[in-house]
Amino acid sequence: MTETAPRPTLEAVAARAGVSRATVSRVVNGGDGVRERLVERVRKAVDELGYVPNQAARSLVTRRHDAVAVIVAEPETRVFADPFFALQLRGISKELTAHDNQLVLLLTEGRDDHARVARYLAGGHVDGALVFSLHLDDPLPGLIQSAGVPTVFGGRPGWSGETRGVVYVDVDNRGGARDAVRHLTGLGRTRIAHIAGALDQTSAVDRLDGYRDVMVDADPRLIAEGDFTPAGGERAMRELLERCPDVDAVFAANDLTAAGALRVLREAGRRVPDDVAVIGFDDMLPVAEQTDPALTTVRQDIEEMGRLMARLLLRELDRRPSDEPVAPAPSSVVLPTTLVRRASA
Amino acid sequence: MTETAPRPTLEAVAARAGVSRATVSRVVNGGDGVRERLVERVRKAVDELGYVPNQAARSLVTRRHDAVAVIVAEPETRVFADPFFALQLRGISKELTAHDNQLVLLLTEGRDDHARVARYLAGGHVDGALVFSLHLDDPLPGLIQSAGVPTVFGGRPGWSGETRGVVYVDVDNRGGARDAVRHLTGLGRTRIAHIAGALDQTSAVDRLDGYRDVMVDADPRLIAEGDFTPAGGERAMRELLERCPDVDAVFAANDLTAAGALRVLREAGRRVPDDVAVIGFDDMLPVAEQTDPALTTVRQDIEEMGRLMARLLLRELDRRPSDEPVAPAPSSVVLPTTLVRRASA
DNA sequence: GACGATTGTGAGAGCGCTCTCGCAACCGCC
DNA sequence: GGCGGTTGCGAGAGCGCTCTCACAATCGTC
Repeated sequence: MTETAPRPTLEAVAARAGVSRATVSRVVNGGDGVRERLVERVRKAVDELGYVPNQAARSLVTRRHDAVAVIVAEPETRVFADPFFALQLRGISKELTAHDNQLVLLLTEGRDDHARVARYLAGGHVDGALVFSLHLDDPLPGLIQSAGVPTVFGGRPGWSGETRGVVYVDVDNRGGARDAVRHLTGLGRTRIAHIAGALDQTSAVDRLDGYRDVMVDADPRLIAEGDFTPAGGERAMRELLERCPDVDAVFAANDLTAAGALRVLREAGRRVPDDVAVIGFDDMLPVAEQTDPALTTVRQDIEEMGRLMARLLLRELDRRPSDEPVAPAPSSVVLPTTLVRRASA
Repeated sequence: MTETAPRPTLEAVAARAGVSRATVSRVVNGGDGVRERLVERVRKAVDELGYVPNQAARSLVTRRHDAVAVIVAEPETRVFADPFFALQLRGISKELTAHDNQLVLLLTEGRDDHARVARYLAGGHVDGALVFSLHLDDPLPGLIQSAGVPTVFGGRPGWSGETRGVVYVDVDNRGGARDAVRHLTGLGRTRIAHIAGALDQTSAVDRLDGYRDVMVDADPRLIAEGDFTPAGGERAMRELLERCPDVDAVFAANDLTAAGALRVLREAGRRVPDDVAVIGFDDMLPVAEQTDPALTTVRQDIEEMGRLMARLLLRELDRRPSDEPVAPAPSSVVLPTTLVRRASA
C-alpha cells in the first residue's frame, strides 16, 4: 500500500525551476555563483518537490561519503558493562552530526571480524575511522593503518609497530594517578597500595606508572594486579591485606576495582576512610556514587574525549583532499583529569 | 605520502580476466549462470587486483544500501548511564553483520534533531530503521512512519497514532512484574509497595500494571512514583516509609531505583530482606551485584532483544522488494523475563 | 559603440555499477 | 542436417549526481 513515490531528482527540480541541472546542483551545494533570483526559484522548487539529494549518486562522483566508521574492539564484555563506551559514542555523535557526517558503528568480536573490518574500510565506504584499541597485542590498528584510511585512536594504542603519524586522544592516566596518590600522601598515608588494571592495556600501565612516579621506592608488595573488574578488585585486596596488613590506603585502577576492594575491606573490618583510604578512577557514576562510602575518584571527561576524536578526524579529512603542501597534520591530544573528593578518601 | 592507489573497477577486473563487465558482475554477485571455468578466472582476477565493489555505484542502481539506521532518542542521559543501550546495540550489530548490513547510528538530542533524522530517513540512505522510542509523547515514531521507511521499534511505542502495522520487540514487563510481586507474596509479605518508573514510558506503566495484577486491591499509598534513578528511588522510599511504616516489601521499577531504596532502608535501620524485602528489575549487573545485600531482580535478555529487532527488520526488508502477494508481515514479539534470586528477597 | 574582462548558465561527459536484451553456441530431436 | 529450445556471454543503456568547459550575458573602459 505504502507505495513509495519515486523520489524527485535534480532533473525534476531543474525542470520545475526552469533552469539546468547544473544550476540546481550549485544551489543545493551552497549556491555560490548563482544569481539571487535563481537561487530563490530553485530553493522554492526544492521545497515544493521535497527534493533530497541522492547520496549514492553524489558519493559516486565526489568520492566522499560524509561517513565515519567507529570501530569498537570488544574481546570482552567489559566494554559493555560500563557507560564509557556510550559516553564516548555520544561525544562522537554530536561532533559528527554537527558536521553532517554519519556514524557507522562496527563492533568487532574476535579475530574473524578483523578481516571483515579491514575489507570494509578498504572498500571505501567511509572517509575515516575512529578506533578504540584496547589491547597491546591487538592487530586491528595495524590492519587499519594499512587500509590507508585516516584514523584517530581512542586511548594511546599500545602498539609495537610504526607510531609516527598515529593520532590518538587519551586522558592523562599517569597524571591522574599521580594526583590520586598525592592526595593520599597529603592525608598522611604512607602504606599506599595500588591495584593495577589489566596490564595489557595502556591505561592500566600508565596509571601504574603514575603511582610509581609518586611512590618512588614503594614496597613492591604494595602492588597487586587486578583486571578492572570488581571480582579482580576483591581478589587483589585480599592479597594485599595478607601481604601488608599495615596498608592504610589503596589507589585502585578503576572504580569497579575499588568497589570490589571496598567490599573486602568492610568484610575484614577495616573502616574506610579511617583505617584505609580508597581512591578509584573513572568516576563511573552509577558505581562511584553507589558505593559505601561514596568513592573518591579521578574523573575524566569521556564525552569530550569522543568529541575530540571526531574533531581531529574531521580536520584530517578536510586537510587531505586539497593537496595543499603542508597543512599541519593534527597531533594527539591528552585530556586532563580531576580528582573528585567524596567520602572514601 | 600514503597516496591511495586508485581502486580497481569492474572494468579492470574484466580486462584482466578477458571477459565483459557483465560477467564479472555476475560472478561477484553469486556467479549464477556463468561457466565454472570463467568463474574461476574472474575470481582469480578479483583476488589479484584486490577488487572491492564500489558500494555507491551499486546502490545507485539497486536502490539497496544494505544499511540500517539505529535511532536512539535520548532526551535524558539515563540511557547512557546503563548498559542497556550497549547490550542492545551489540545484539543488533551481531545480527546485522551476519547479514552483511551496516549499522548507522543516529543519536537524537531533542526536537531539532527530529527534523534531521526525518530528513535523513527520507533521503533514502538506509533500507530500514530500528528505533528506541522512550516516551509516550515522542513525535519521532510518527515522523519515521511517515517517512515510509520500514521500521521496528524497541519497546512498545506508547504512541497515540495509528498502531496497526507497527512492529516492535519488547520484554514482558507486565509478566515480569507479576512474577516479582508473586515472589514477594510467596515469602509471606503483605504490605508490598511499588516504586514506579517514569510513567511516560510504557515499560514503567506495564510494570505498574503487573504489580496491580497481583495486588488487586492494593492500598494506593503503597505506590510511589520514581523516575528510574537512584535519587528517585530514595525519594520515593522515604515517602513510603512515612506513609506506610509497616511496609514489608518493595518492588522497584528498576535496579537503580532499588539501589536508592536500599540505601534509605539501611539509613532507616530496616534490615533487608528480614524487615523489608526488595526486588528490582533489569538485572543490570554492575548495580544488581554490587548492592548490599545483592539484589533479587527480574532479568531480561537485552542482547536478544536487539538481535530480534534486527532480525524482524531484515525479514521485512527481504519481503518488500519482491512484490509477492502476501508474504506474511512480521509481527511484534514480547520476550520473557526470569526472576534472579539473590539476597534482597 | 567596439573591446577584453568578468560573471552566470547550460551541455555533456563520466563516476562504477546492474540489468535487460539480443546474439552465439550448443543441445537433442525428428 | 534442419528445427525449436536452452544456456552463456557481451553490448549498451542508464541510475542521479558533479564538474569541466564553452558559451552567453553583462560590465566597465577608452
